[in-house]
Amino acid sequence: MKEELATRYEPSQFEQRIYAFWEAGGYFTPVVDKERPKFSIVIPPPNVTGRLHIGHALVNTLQDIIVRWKRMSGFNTLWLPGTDHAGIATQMVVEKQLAREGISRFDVGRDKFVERVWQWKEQHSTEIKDQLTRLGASADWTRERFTLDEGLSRAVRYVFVKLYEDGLVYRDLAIVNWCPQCRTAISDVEVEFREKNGKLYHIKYPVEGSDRAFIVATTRPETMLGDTGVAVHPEDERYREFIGKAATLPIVNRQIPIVGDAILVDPEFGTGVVKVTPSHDKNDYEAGLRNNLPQLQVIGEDGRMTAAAGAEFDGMDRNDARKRVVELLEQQGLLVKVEEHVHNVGVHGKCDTAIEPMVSRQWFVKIEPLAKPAIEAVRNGTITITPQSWEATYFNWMENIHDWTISRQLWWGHRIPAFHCPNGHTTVTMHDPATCPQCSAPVTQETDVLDTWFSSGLWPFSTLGWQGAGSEEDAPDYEVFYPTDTLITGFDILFFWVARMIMMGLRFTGKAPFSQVFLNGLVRDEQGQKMSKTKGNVIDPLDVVNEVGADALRFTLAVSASGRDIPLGKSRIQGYSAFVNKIWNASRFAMMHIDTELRDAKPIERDNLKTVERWILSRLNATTAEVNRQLSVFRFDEASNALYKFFWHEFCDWYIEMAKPVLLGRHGTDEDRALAKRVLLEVLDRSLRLLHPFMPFVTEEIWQKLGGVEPAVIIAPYPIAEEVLEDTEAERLTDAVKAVITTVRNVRAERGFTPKDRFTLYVRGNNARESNFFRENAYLLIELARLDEVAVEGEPPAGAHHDVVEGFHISIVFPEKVVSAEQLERVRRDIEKTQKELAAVEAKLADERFTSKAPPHIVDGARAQQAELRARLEKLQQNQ
RNA sequence: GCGGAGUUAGCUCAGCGGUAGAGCAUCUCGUUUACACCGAGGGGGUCAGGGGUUCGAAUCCCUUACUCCGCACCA
Repeated sequence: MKEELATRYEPSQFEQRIYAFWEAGGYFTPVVDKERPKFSIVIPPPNVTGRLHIGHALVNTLQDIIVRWKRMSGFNTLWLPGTDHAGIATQMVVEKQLAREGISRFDVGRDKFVERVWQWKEQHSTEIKDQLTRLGASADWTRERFTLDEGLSRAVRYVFVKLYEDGLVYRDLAIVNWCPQCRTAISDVEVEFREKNGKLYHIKYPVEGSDRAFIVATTRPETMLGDTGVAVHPEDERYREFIGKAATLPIVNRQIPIVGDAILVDPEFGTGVVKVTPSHDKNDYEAGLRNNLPQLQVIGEDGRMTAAAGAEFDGMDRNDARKRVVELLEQQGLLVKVEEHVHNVGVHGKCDTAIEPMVSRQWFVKIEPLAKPAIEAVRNGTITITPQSWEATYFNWMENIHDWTISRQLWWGHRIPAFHCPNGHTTVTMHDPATCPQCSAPVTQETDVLDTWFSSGLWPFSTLGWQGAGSEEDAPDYEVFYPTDTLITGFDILFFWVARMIMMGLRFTGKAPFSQVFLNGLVRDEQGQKMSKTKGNVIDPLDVVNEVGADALRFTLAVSASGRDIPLGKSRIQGYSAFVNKIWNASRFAMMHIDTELRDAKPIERDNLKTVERWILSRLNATTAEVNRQLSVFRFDEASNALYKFFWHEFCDWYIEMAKPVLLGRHGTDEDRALAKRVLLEVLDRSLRLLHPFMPFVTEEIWQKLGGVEPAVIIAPYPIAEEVLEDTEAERLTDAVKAVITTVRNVRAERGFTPKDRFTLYVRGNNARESNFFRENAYLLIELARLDEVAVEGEPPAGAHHDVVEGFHISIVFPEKVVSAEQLERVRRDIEKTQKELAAVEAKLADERFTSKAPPHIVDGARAQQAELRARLEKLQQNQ
């Protein structure tokens, strides 16, 4: 070896150096070659001005594992990184900044404001890259994209125009979710429901020309100012006679019609009478249209009451108005009762402000024609979603989808390419018109921008240089890398993003944008609580990287990622950092003995291998198969766990210890030693390659020193299982050796001997071959079980401890017979347990239904077990 | 209300038809020359309750209870 590893594992000493080495080597950048098998994946673009949290660390680690695995497996691999302009979120950040200066965006004006957001973006745009770099993300930074880039903006405009021309984008007056805080419309998926304790107010509405009064209930009394009707069920005997008459709206004393509406009113619920506020409630809006009730907007875009609410209320905050309305109703004796009431209040997810349903002119996407093929693509397996249970959620949502509100009254985003003229003509084109094409009047551009998710929906192809359906000008990247293969993202954006990419991809490229979706769970704290700043349980991934290195964090995330939520605590990460340390130290040990560079290493001659060497290669091979299999079905936990178990508990705990006698010259010939070194190199090399996707830094740092043919492990071939390495015989015999050693250690402790006390062990093979095996490998038992001598034949003396282990009879001869009450108790318990097991097996075998109906191999297994238990019992009884 | 997931060792979870597992925690022993971020070993579970299918159920079906997550939402 040219170089040795540092004595201590200190990730900070090499992680950043290694990343720079990869980037300089161009390993993240694939070639543009249609002939080569490719693998491509696009990053879920984080907010450009954001800071990565632990959820980002998870989703990007998982992507990187797949990406590195595919790259090493020979695919021409592209991981395309980038960021999202994140309309509302980013605009809010800059608005807050302005607020600190005591001004609002309206003070600076649209152009200046947008300029400022761009400045902010430029200042922060390298942060995301820096953070992903620290995690080891092997993304192709030469292809980094931003949703407001020229190319992406062009794609956005193309799609909008095309959808408009196809009649799938339309502008209409409708009731939408309005955020009074952000002063914009938002889509249905952006509304989150929070359970809140509220009150249910029961109010009297006197019936015109009668001494009766209807009692209606509402959680929002202030909206009554906008009531334009009262509805009852048309079949309701109690109220049928009043339909067509009018009620008097309290406070404002307006006459409002009483209508019959079977859809809005459930006669079984409450009083069976409903107040109708078409301008401020979705259901009432529909009912209003059905019954020709006028719309009266009493709450404005700013959440304050309008003039239409009456002079007293004009300009009053909607919450204050509620109190005042209740006060007035009480005074007039029209408030019947107030009940405590738990209900769900819709709030804007971004700012937590209660949503105000409001009638407003917005742009929409007619979604059903897009949803149908998107449902079909998942239904017929063109796209698979893992974990599969999410498919039900996907179908449920897609089948009940409503038109998508895409216009936002914001300034930061893709401005809608629609141009209005004073004569009411609207023009939607790829190129800005100078004048109205219909009447030549001057035009002004639509002020609204598009929902951020409109542009993210195009991400898999807009980022690759797509130019429009069937265009000749599509970039080579698009030709080579589209459609992408896998999408890895959080389940929380299944509707926001994944569903929309599927719809847009199918519509505009004719292909599903990816074939596999893996949805990862939410990272929670150790107690399963959501991480939040207020709870103070947030784990910052960069802090962790600084403390224990990226590899430990990555491995912890991988080993926890089964698709469900992940409980993550510092202690857990600490635990896996011990594993990284273990790899480091095992590698140090191996490299002290290895004296051949990997590139000069001769192929291993299997015929010369010892049993334990065939065993470790067989186990490594099984692990290789397992890792590849589990990664292909996104079981990151199973894949990483298989590696953990193999490397630590098979390679380190057993194989290295078993190889030491030979490596250190206590046993065997020079040829044996050379072969042991060769096997050590083989196992280390393959293990590092297998581990590389999970812990790229430490494996690269170590592998570099092995002198491989390839310049870096990042592009070394990923191991695949080879049948020739499988060796069940070696596994069976080595398992027996391990079990015998364990038993000796066990009995030694139970009998109160110290590790320094040495014994003679009798072990008998069941045939000459096996006896010979124990004779040849006696040194393993002697070294690892700390024995004096191993006898393969002859009768053990009386008073020895007898047992049957993995089918082999053993006897441990103590220097003196030590019998304490405690030991006898153990022996008794052992016998009792064995008797119980034997009784269970014999009962089973005595049952004719079992022996006749169970498959033969199970019955045979039970018979073998019976034989072994009988033999063991007999031996154990001799210990008494 | 509809849909989904879960309930297994003190904690976090795996196993999903053939003898209950892992990691962490805990206890005991050990200064073995790769590693004390270590090694060896022990203790600890009627697999939420009830029913069914089966020769056999933690595993499949039904049911009850509780927890979590979507979606919808009744004024």
